[in-house]
Amino acid sequence: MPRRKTRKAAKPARAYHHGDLRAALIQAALDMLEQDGAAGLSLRAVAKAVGVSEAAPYHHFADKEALERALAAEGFGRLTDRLTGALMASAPGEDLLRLAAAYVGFALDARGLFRLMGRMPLDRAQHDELAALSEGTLTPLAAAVARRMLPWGADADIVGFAAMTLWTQLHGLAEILLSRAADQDPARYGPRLARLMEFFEDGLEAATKGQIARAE
Amino acid sequence: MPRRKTRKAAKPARAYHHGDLRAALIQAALDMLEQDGAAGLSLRAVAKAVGVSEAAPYHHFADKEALERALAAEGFGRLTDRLTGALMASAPGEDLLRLAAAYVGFALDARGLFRLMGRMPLDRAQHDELAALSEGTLTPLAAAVARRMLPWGADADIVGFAAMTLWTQLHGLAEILLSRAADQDPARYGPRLARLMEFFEDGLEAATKGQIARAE
DNA sequence: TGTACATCAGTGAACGCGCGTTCACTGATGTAC
DNA sequence: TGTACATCAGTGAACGCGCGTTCACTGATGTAC
Repeated sequence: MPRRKTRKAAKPARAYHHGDLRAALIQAALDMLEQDGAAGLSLRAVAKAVGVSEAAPYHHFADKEALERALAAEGFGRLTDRLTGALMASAPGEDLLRLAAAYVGFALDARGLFRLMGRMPLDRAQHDELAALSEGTLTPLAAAVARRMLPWGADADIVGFAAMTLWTQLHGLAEILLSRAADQDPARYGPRLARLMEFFEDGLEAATKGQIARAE
Repeated sequence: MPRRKTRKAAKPARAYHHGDLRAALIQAALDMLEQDGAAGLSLRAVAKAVGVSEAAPYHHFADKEALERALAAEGFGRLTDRLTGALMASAPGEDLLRLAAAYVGFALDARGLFRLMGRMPLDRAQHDELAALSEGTLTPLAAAVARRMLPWGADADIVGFAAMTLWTQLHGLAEILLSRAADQDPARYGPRLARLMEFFEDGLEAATKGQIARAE
């Protein structure tokens, strides 16, 4: 094969119109979030990563915050899917542990995205869609908790409250693990997670009955 | 009293040497943290707020991160003090609720600082001092929990674990409240907090006994 | 099928900004003699 | 008590940077006739 003069690699026929720039920007931003952390995200860098001009993203997102909202929405969706998947895949009795592992696993696998989600305002009034997505997270947790609690006579209110409790518990643990690199090895946090869920489960019946008693 | 020509207010005899610039910078930074949020903190703006040149802070902090570490250290100290105070001030039986209110109250009163603390890396290896301060937070929680659990035969390991559980629970709740402006009215979160602590307390005995049983 | 044209997703250059950090310097302070 | 000097906490100007956003524009696409 004859040597050719060096030349620019044949352009991959980059079309003037991208095709699906919006999706490409989101994907690139998700990648950068894990590389550089939630604080380092910049619209310009995202555009550059996709190979598009600095102004192009503004045809798809009104401003930087709009991109962040889209990222957070994607994140809440992924987290909910992961929890739902974990619930589906669990044998009876291990569902709480699997859910906990899924929640913490998500936070550690997608640190940047998780942190971004955590700092988005989530008010029903102004950020309705995002708030709804964030609450979607509760559904699989509530399902697992309900399965155990309904036989004891818990109503929807009490189940909802217990699910919130589980949520805040897992969320706090995930946040704290994120601050401590040394604890992020599954071999380290795994046993702790198991112990935490045992603790939660052990207390659940007494706590539920306490709630029922006070509600009467 | 005769009118004088307008003139610059007599300079407050600003000394060339500030006196305690380090402390003044920290105080100004704490103020700005609550005004502009943890993301908006800038060394230049802090210097300006104190009325000092942009370069002056570098005589007291090696770089921006050093200031942030100092702020976080201050924050962990304040949180620990607040928890300890709450514990001291509680009548028997209400200590867990008072601790919970103190933790959440701190997060909401010092949102910016709390968020800053939450994103500092806290590894024993590299950030020893900060890590130790952060763990100091656990002491009052462990004290309250121990008071209840020791009579049931719990050892230090189990008490420590229960304290961690309480901590992650409160931390998660605080983080979640911070995302939702509507929930930050004490009239709203107060009852929820009370219910959460009832739930926790109700479950505590059974959970502890479960831990003891498994440890044997 | 061919042409005119509206639409829209891109470009490239620029605006103005605030940032962290460094540099040579200067004024104030405290200490040794 | 007075003077020389080392020390150190400040100053002010500048470096280089990346950021969000806007603007007039241009190329590609699809549609009406």
